[in-house]
Amino acid sequence: MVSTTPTKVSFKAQMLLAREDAIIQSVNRLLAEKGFEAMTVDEVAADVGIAKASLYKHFPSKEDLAAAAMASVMRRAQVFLNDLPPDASPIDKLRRVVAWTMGLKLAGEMPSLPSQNSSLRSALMGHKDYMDGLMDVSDRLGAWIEAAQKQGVLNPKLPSIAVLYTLYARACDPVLEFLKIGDLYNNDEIIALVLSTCFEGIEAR
Amino acid sequence: MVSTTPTKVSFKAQMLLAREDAIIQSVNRLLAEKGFEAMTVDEVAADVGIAKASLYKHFPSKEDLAAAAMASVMRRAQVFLNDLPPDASPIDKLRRVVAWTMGLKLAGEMPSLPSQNSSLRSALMGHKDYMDGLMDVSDRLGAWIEAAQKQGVLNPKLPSIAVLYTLYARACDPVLEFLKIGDLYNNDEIIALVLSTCFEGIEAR
DNA sequence: GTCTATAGGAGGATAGAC
DNA sequence: GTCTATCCTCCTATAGAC
Repeated sequence: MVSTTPTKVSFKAQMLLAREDAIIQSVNRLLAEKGFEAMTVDEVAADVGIAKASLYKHFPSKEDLAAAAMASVMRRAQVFLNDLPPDASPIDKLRRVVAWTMGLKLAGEMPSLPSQNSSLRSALMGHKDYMDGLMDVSDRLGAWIEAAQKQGVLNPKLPSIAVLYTLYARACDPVLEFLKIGDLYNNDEIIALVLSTCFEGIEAR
Repeated sequence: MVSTTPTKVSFKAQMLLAREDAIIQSVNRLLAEKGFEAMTVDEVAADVGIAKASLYKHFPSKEDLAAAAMASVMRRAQVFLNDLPPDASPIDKLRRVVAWTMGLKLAGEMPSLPSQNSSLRSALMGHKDYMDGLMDVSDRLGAWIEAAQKQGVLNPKLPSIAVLYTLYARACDPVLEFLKIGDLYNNDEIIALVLSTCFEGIEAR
């Protein structure tokens, strides 16, 4: 009997995590589809297949749901950064990361949050996992940006922070969905187009 | 008595238009500040200084309020296009237009609408003034884009529609507000920075 | 921790007097 | 056309039984 107790606890804990993962996955998809305001907690509960009150046992508020989804995306980003080929050049890594985020967005897996909502902002800022991930990702991207600028392949006159923001903004670029609606290009072509306008600009070279 | 009637009618009509202009101005500002979902009709009424029921005599729904605000911005854009120096080159005109829209955004006069909301979309599509303005502006920008591509100063490999979307997207670029929050650059510097990344890209030239 | 049922409140829209 | 007062729907969050 001594051995069964920890096994049962571990099993229960695993089920719990699995359920929370399912919740986060639903939130992620709904956030990408409809945005934060339009997504309702009832929808999330229905999508996961549990009662709304049960949701609130796992996450104390709608804002926390969104923050957990963002933290999840941030973890995926960290994994992606880790898996980049170490011998790739800094600018090549940057291009791959941006292409990856645009792929997520086009696949409907990139949650889109309003940057104005204050209760949401504080929930995000108070979420340690998310903030740690954001800082880590920003540091690594920032290092590549400055390295690429020193190499002279990225415009050294641009403040690195402006470049970082520009890259982040591709994750919520409305151009992606507009081109997708137009139905003239497939996802890979759209990504190539926006990647080109981002890195090379729209002026001729 | 024959002459007084039309005078009174004209006066009343003028007051009506003035009030509707005031409403649209408030809506414009609130949309820029908080976005469509967070803006409440009560707020608009309070800001204008009239009762909410009176608002609904002028505009049948919240969506129509937003559509009227967008139509107003579109008219301003048409005026701006008309006032551009006729001897400027196409690409120069494009740069000036984009800089103007970013200035509006930084000044808090560019309404930001969620591109997903369906009831809002149909209200916009059903608003003749707005749609006519949008088509006119798109046609003129599109002509300049293709002229600049023929001149070889804009990348001819990019589909002109993708360039058009890219320019439109600068009106709601989150990079603008992030740089503004950072407080390291003034509005003119921010506009110059984003204009540079947009036209020349982030890669070195 | 899961459920059903409901509190509590915000917000879009309208009734009806003037 | 303007007001006050109100309706009614939707949504976040919680109570309380199991």
